[in-house]
Amino acid sequence: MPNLDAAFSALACPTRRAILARLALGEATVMELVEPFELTQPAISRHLKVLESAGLIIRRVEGTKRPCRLAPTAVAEIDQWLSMLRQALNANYDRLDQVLADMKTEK
Amino acid sequence: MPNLDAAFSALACPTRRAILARLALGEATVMELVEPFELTQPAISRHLKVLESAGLIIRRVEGTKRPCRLAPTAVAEIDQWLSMLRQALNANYDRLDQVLADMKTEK
DNA sequence: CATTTATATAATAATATAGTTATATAACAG
DNA sequence: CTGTTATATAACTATATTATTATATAAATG
Repeated sequence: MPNLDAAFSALACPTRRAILARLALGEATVMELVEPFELTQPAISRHLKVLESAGLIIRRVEGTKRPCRLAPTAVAEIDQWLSMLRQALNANYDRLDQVLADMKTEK
Repeated sequence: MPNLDAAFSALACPTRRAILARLALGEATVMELVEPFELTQPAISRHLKVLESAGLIIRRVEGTKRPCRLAPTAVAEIDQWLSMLRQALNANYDRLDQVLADMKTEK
């Protein structure tokens, strides 16, 4: 069972979304992720911890480095939840279509 | 330009996700949304305000009632951002496929 | 008009979040 | 072994979030 609280909460922060966008280009170490931001290394380390415990990234150990990459499953789990809303919205849209169709035939 | 911070932040709260799930079944008034929760009416009103300003719900005025429903666009905007991650993950997966294929032909 | 119903807002308290600096740890380089 | 590099953790501060109670407002009802 995924932790949607943690996943959505992690995605709510623009810094963390930027980190994920960077990782979409490929693996990166902590210092590589610190570099583009005006934040200290401990701040980024905390963001990475949040992303990791939300299941959004995974980390390897490579000597003293901890390269991060996107985790494969979390996005799918988020999508799965959102699909419920998508369905409801599509259903409403279809209903609206029907209403408009009915209005046409009434004329 | 959508406010992804607000949207993801709104979705991070299980109460608010439950409200959205309820609204997926159809429009509901504030008191109807209060009923299933062990929370006070002001608490739910605040959650609704958060959902509204994140663009996830819209409200009508109907006498003294304020029926809420799902907003049509926000989910699409979230999906759009997530698709970036999805693509990256699929690319990695394809690459892994390629690696596995290469390992096979090497034998 | 007085009362009730539906909702919103304000004041407040408890907790969570995000940043900082300082420091610890562990691998690496010489 | 010593100094340096990569990262993590602790202590602390500022701000945001979430809940509560009390109260305001505006429509509905008798």
